[in-house]
Amino acid sequence: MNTEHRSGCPINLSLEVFGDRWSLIILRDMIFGGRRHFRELLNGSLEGIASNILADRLKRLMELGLLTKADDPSHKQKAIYSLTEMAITLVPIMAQLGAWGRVWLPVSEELSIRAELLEKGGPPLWEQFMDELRHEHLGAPVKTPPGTPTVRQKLQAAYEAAVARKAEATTA
Amino acid sequence: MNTEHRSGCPINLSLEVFGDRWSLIILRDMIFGGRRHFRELLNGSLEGIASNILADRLKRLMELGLLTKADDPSHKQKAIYSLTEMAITLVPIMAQLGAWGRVWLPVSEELSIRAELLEKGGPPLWEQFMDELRHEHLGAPVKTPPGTPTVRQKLQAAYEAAVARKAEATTA
DNA sequence: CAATCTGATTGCATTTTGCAATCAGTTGCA
DNA sequence: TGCAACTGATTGCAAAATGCAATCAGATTG
Repeated sequence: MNTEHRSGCPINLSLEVFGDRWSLIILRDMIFGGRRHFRELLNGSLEGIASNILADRLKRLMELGLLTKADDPSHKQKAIYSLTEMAITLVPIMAQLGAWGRVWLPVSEELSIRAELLEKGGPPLWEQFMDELRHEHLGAPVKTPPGTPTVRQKLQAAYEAAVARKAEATTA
Repeated sequence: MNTEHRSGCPINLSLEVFGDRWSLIILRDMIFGGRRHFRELLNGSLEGIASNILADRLKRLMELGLLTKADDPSHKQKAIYSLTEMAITLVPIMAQLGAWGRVWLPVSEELSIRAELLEKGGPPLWEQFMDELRHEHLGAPVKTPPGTPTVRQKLQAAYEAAVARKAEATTA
């Protein structure tokens, strides 16, 4: 791991981690999209990342301690990528970035509904979501009562409802 | 302004604005360092930005609507850069970024004291700071009672105290 | 009137990026 | 058994971004 830094400023160091056009996109797809495999990240990406860039960034994120990689028992060549606690605690940053983008940038209705929900839920919802991610990626015990819909399920349902609304509006 | 976007996702669009190694550094120096002139940003930057990159990013940030430029009455060649409301509302993102970096990255004591204060102050302190920035950059009326120390003064005082502590520790 | 300061711009070598093509090993299916 | 499809990548190459040094012209200072 490269230990040369431009300065010890926290914002600068954070920028040295995310100051590119792809790293956060990959983490977004893992956190909100639940993607764990190379192909899922490659083909599922709305923005169309190239495979060499994806490979490079996955490697880099592992070196930085944001991801870990493990063999998938179902397929000898398949690897499963997991978020570390370091990556899971990015949820508040993602939420703030989404909230800011929703206000100031030309976001699309369907894609911003999740950001809106996350913003309205505030820190308590973020915490619940992070707990779910700790369960999925780190094997931590679930803290919510069984039967409770997960945050990701709620975000996904809201997204699908928005897509359905849009489809109805255009066909009607 | 380029209107081609990779997707309408708020996180992606935010990344299209800040997804580089310098834009947020410049905004950080303007927000927390109070810098308003080209030379201040060029020479005051800890990270050592090159003048052509600075010129390019200032132009880009103006096109994106994060900065405005005006003549400085004191010097016919001097330009004063001002933050727009769009840029001022980045304060919560900066605070979260600083908080995350403080936990996970090799930050230096002196440079992270401000992030710590901002984190501890939470949203109320962020709001006060944003009001001060609106006053400085947009000419909005001050909301705090006269005589109250400004947030930037408090951050600066804490920074200088940390530097002094460090100097004492090394000379003692 | 010379030195310095202002906000840049230019040229150039190096590095990073993005795209297309390709790779070898694994699996599913006929 | 054989072959196509799928796995996580790697390679070559052109284009773009970056960083550095030098330079610029106008404004101000001494």
